[in-house]
Amino acid sequence: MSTVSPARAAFSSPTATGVRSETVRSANLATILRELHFHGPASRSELVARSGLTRSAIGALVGELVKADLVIEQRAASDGSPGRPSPVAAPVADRNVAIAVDVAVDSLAVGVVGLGGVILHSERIDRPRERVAVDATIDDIVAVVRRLQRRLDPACRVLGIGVGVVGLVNRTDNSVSIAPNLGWHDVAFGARLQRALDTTIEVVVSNDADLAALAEVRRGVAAGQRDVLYVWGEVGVGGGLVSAGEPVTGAAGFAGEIGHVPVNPDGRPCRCGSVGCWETEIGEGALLERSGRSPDGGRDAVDALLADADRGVPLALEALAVQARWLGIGIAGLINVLNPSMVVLGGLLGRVYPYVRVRVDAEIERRALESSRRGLVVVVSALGSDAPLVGAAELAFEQVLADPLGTLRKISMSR
Amino acid sequence: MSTVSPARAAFSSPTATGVRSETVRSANLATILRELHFHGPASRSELVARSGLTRSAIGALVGELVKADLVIEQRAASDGSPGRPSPVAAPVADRNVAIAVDVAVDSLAVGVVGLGGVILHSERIDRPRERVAVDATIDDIVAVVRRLQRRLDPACRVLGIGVGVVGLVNRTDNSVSIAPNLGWHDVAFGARLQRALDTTIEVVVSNDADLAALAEVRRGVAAGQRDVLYVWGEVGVGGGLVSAGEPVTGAAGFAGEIGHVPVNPDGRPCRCGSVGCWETEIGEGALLERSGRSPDGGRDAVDALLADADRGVPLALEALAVQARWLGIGIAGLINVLNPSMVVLGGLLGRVYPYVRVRVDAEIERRALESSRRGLVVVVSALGSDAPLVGAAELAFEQVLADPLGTLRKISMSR
DNA sequence: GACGTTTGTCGGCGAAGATGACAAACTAGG
DNA sequence: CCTAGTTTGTCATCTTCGCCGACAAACGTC
Repeated sequence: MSTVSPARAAFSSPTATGVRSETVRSANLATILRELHFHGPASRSELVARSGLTRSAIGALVGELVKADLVIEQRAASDGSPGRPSPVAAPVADRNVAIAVDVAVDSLAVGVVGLGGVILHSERIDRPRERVAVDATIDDIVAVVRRLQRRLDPACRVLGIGVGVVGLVNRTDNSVSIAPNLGWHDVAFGARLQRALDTTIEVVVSNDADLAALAEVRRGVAAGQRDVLYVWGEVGVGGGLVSAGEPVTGAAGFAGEIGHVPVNPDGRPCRCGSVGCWETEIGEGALLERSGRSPDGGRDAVDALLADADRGVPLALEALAVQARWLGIGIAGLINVLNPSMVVLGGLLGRVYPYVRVRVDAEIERRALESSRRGLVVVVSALGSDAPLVGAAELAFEQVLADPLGTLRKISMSR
Repeated sequence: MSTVSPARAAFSSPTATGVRSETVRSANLATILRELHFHGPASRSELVARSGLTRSAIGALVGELVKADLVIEQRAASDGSPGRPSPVAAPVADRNVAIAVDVAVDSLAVGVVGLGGVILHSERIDRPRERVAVDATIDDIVAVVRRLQRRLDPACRVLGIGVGVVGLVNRTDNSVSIAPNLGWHDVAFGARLQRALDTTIEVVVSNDADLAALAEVRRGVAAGQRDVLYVWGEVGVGGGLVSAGEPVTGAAGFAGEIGHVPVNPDGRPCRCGSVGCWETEIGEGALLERSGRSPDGGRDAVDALLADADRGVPLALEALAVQARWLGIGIAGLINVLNPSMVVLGGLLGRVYPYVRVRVDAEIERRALESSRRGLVVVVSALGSDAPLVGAAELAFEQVLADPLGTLRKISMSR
């Protein structure tokens, strides 16, 4: 540093990026492919209207995508309106796929997702809690991937690999910092899985709640919403934030750990080392304990509790009411911080919400600023347990959608 | 709606925007102007290096900006290195300005800020708390603006008008939803000020804490940081969030109301109607009360308290310690939610922090996840009370910086 | 003062979208 | 069944804008 003059130092930091003319083509190809991926098949004339480009430009662009086998054009079904029918362009789902992986607490899912977001094949395997060593996990994933790959079209290309993990994931290097439920600590998961799969495609890793949020925004209940708070809770509580349509990742990708917001500073100790974290009040354990059950009862115990609630058993109703209060308190705080237009509840919280809707809403009304909650909708997750898988695929497709031909070239080169 | 066929309905929603060739020029002009605005004067060759464009392209682009009188080229001072010296391009600050307004609790500031971010002229007037009616405020602003305008170059153009207000501001229509400290409720402030100033330029309004955060990120301690949590506290507590370099506004612009996160559900009632909001624990009133003073003591009482602390008076130290604990608790929660790389403390909190640094940091260490706080820095605001003004100017410049020539055309047309 | 280096300038080139004319493919009405 | 009207794909030509390469200008060094 000392030998570099200040003027030179400024040189070394290319802050802004100019637009060259080749960027234009790439951007427009990306625009069209994204349009088809997110909003489904569209006729050329629809693409003209949505993009603002001319018929000739759209024609050339779609043609290029067709030549690259990313898009296929079909004869339009005449819809009754006058004029020459416009051929419909659709993403080629079965020859352009992403491999999506979801490493959950006690199960593991792998999906092959086609361009456009269709799950072509998927397989979820339950795993005994003991078998969560990193190597064993990677072996399991590779085995399932190979099995699914055999069912694919030989001409099928894998455009990306995305993984969701229950734990804190460092997005800068695709490593898992801590996954308490798996017992992992500082694992270079992305790199290791990539080596095990023997591929040159980067394996992108993210937190599973973040991916579930992404999935709900792209293809679930929150489709079209630009500012969303996704709250996912089972044993632990995680969250995904979306602001202005983009996921909020934070500096290193750890944003969204809303389960550890202090809501009750003199409450119970949390496994994270703090006290009174939100998840100590609304996690599965707290709910079960309040209903007089063992906090480790798991899914069966929750089922029993909800069955009790259906029958009107007072203790069960009481436990749900307390849960609801804390749920509302936490959501209200996050509404004030983020001013979302929609709150999506997933996992256990999604199951509980219908029972305690009134109470949760009341707490939100009391504690969230009137302006911030105006127009707000609280809904239950639509994609359920598939959400992280769908989100992982979206993450994996990101690169192709940003630069279709460039990414394709890179993939074919590295074969 | 009923007469519109589904196919037509799809037409009416232009979701994606294509890039036309004229967009390229506009984007590149914007890139250069932003570079000069944010990072100061730069030689052409520096611009070449940073943008990745060629010498000829930069030459034409800078030339166009010079012709538009947005940029001026000066002979380079030869810096000792061999080769032909490159002329230095600089933003023309004194003929391209934004008018920035800060409507604070008991004062009102107006600034004329030149392109590049220099405050050319500014005036802050203290206002008795009684005189906060909307019309009176607008009259005051107009008077100061006219006074400052007389000192400007006759050729000077006003490129934007930005206003920061202590209160909840709806960014979609530049209206103030609620400003408890001013007694305002649903005021179309932007539109009314625009009419009073008799201008066709849109008056952009935002929350003052959001603007202070923007200012710190663009020109203060957080320059270069991409994920920042700004916490501003006096009587109330507000905040500004920046994620991936962009301000987080939320659905309607109300994001960042971190003063009303519930941290102590069984605590004191808050003026917002809730109980145990963060600001009831770390606001000025709570601090003064804990030190045995009247909560309404204001700035003088705070000065006295800090003087006591300097002398080691136990009651003062105790009050600060309690404040520090709650400050740390709240910050820790927000760190878990947002994973910022920097936390900036402004206002009273910035004054208090040096006294209680250890305690606040300890609480953060205890309650924020290790991963999320790794590499985190907590600092005190650099711009002080000027921050909202600087931020308002940045907001006002946004439009010109996004499309220089287009905006200029629009402004000159509307004369 | 000659030489090497860096940079501005200018003419020509190529990529990509716009324009406009024309043909193709559909509906509606007689 | 045929014609008019409408919408859309295609193609040749034009325009914009950045790139490339050659050359000249302005600096430091020996």
